[in-house]
Amino acid sequence: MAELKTSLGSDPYLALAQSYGQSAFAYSSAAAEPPRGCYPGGPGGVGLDFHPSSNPLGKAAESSGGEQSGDDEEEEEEEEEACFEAAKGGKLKAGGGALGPPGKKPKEQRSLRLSINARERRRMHDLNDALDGLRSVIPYAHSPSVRKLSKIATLLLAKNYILMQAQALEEMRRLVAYLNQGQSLSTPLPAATLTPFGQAAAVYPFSGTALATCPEKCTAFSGAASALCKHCNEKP
DNA sequence: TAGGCCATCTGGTCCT
DNA sequence: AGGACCAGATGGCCTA
Repeated sequence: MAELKTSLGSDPYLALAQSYGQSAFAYSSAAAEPPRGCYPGGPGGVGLDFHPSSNPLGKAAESSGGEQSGDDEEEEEEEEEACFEAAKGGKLKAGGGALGPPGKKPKEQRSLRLSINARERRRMHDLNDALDGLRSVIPYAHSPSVRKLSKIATLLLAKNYILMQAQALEEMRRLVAYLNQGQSLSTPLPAATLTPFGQAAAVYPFSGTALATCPEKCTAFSGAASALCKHCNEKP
């Protein structure tokens, strides 16, 4: 674990993640960010009526498998059309390139371009769904009064959370091994027991009691309790 | 108003 | 050939 600490200590993203996590708690805007642009309900007013399934992986398979119904495809094409027109009118950026490969009729080129755009949009929606799923399992303040974690903050917090869990697991294994040897907990603890965040942690970090508070546990494991755990912010 | 974050479009590349 | 993936560009919304 020493090498883990070392690698984390030199990781520029660690501090960034922690600052992100803390700033996430500082946000106080009323609700989650509304969709924007041509995303459903966005200010562009061009709702795509995208209905993601609850399983990102399944949906990804569906996307790649081309299982979309004809109606949905048509609907999406219409919305794509709307976005395209908006882009042409300068309301949205549509890039500067040609609409499709050369050697095809302009209408075919455009049709191809539209289908590529729709595919890419679906792909990004799948990615966002997966990120939402990740947010739902990361311990942070899931509350309507707290702004949704940004993509980068989600990824960085997830990374730290995984490291934290791995550390906790390692501590538990050590504890089990220790107890199996029939040794007392009062024995001086190994000095090399460090959390990924560089704090010294006991083999059993909660002062020998199973009634440790959440902030106590979180602080012992991460050193960033309030930034990572919603329970740390809950009123008793 | 600047900066952060985001959705979208687009062309290129790689893979099946 | 078609689809997935990626990165650059652009413009909109929101917050400090």
